[in-house]
Amino acid sequence: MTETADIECRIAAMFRALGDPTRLRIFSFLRSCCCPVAVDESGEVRTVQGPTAGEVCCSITGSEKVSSTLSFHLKELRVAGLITMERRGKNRVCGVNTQAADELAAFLAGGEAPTGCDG
Amino acid sequence: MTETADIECRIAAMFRALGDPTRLRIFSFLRSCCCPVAVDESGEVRTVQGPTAGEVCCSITGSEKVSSTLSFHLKELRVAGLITMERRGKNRVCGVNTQAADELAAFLAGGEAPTGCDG
DNA sequence: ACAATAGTTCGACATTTCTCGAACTCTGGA
DNA sequence: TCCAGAGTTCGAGAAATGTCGAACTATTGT
Repeated sequence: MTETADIECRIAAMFRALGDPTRLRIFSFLRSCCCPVAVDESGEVRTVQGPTAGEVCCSITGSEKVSSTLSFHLKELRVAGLITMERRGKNRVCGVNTQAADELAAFLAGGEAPTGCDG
Repeated sequence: MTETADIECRIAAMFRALGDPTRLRIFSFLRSCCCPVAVDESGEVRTVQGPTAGEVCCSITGSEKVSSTLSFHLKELRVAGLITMERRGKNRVCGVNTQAADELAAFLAGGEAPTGCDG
């Protein structure tokens, strides 16, 4: 029960992260802009390629400078587990975590019922 | 562009509604407890059967009385379009709007990219 | 070492959200 | 008509969230 509650909280956190228009646009952009993510042999999620934080910012806000606000939203998405970020030189390259997106889609599709009526 | 922004906002609103643990539990419970929803010939969404607000409350909070808090959360879900509520005598019967859930699942599955890089 | 670039973190502030209790509405029954 | 039951709405207060600018960190190039 505590476990399912944890799962539920994690899922709620992901939904919450997508619940802000700016973050949803970031997520959409990241996915639409060909940012594949590979899963390592060790299970580690690694970004293969993708736009930099600056490019995301440019697309979302029009500004070329990464604002603290955009950085904040990227962090929210990252902490929720929806996107990945990895240093590449001076930049930070972003990608979506497709596993997380799949997990949410599966939840919505009704595959699982995290908690039940038996409290 | 304004249209896609609207769609995005509507989707973000649905995600936001599911982003609260209490509401996610309500949504889960509603779906797990056999609450089919039918779509009328006129396109109207009608609840066929489902638990009352009181039963939802009992399942979520353990209390039999529908608190103002639960009523608040039910309203959030309803306004977001994720659930339906319909009067049945003294009670209000709830059901999930599966179309909305499907829409979110489709979004996550990557079928559509509401907004693009061309801002 | 120094400057420039790319992004993050911090502090502050306004806004929103969540929760609670009290008052209210709407319905059905005596 | 009056009362009880089932939810909703309202007002207030605490907590979380989003935004901004300034200071900070990390990396590259000279």
